[in-house]
Amino acid sequence: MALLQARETAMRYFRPVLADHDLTEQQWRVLRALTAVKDPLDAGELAERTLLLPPSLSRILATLDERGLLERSPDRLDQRRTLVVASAAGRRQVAEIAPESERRYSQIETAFGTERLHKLVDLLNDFSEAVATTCPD
Amino acid sequence: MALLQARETAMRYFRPVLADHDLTEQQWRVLRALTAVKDPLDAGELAERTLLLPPSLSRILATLDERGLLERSPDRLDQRRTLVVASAAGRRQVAEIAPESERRYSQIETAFGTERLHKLVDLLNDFSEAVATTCPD
DNA sequence: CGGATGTCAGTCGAACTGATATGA
DNA sequence: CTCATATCAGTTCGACTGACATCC
Repeated sequence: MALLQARETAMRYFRPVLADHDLTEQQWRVLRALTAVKDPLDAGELAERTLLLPPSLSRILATLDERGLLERSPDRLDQRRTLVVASAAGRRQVAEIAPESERRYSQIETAFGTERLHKLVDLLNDFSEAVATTCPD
Repeated sequence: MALLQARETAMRYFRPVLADHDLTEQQWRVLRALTAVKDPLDAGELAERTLLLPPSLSRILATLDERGLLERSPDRLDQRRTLVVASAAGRRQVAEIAPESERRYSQIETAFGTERLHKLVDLLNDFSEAVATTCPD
């Protein structure tokens, strides 16, 4: 419940920014993951980084593709794979949102404390790893 | 992302237990909230404690009511309010799941460390409060 | 061949908006 | 009258399962 509460409280703060640009949380996660790297990502890698199930990602990629925010192409070396890359419009979209997003992140950081925020993130990452290793899929 | 990852990892560990009893996360949160108290809760209070929006809660209450896991009745003093209480079957259901749920929680606690887990929960609660006060609804 | 990869089809539950009945 | 409370109606979206085509 503490995890849920924290995330819910934080997202209540960010969601309006995304809504202004007609993006859902999940779509935003995909665009962020894509613009964070220069090289294309295959769908599997993208699914892991965005914590989305492959079928869910597939649908999201289809809609973002229709909106021209990314491009998909088959991998030449391994043709089972689909490579995904953010389009110019996609990067523009992210660039447009990022400042406001980072501004709000900074506000949270200031209110909660830089030190404690880093401590929290570290604990969260350790927690995820501990649980994942304890409970293999 | 760290928050999401942590919660996702943890829930991956608990969801199978709930699935065995045909309960979703949200339904489980409602049942837990109800069985945690002796007196009935009104729908609004319940929505806050379970972090569910009132319309979502309404539907969940309807299905849990149909399954006989809880009972709804109008508040006599304020007839706008609906009071909700877990039925005997509902409490039985929770009692059936709780041991396994607590067993897995203990496993996580052991793997991650009791000390650190408490520290994490404290930080999360502080975080929620800090963000909530920084960003009024 | 066996195994991996992405996608499709389809179902289900919850988020969310807007409207509404009822009562304080 | 107003405000609050709960619910309804309806839409949208992602989670999830199972199947499948494709390719290594």
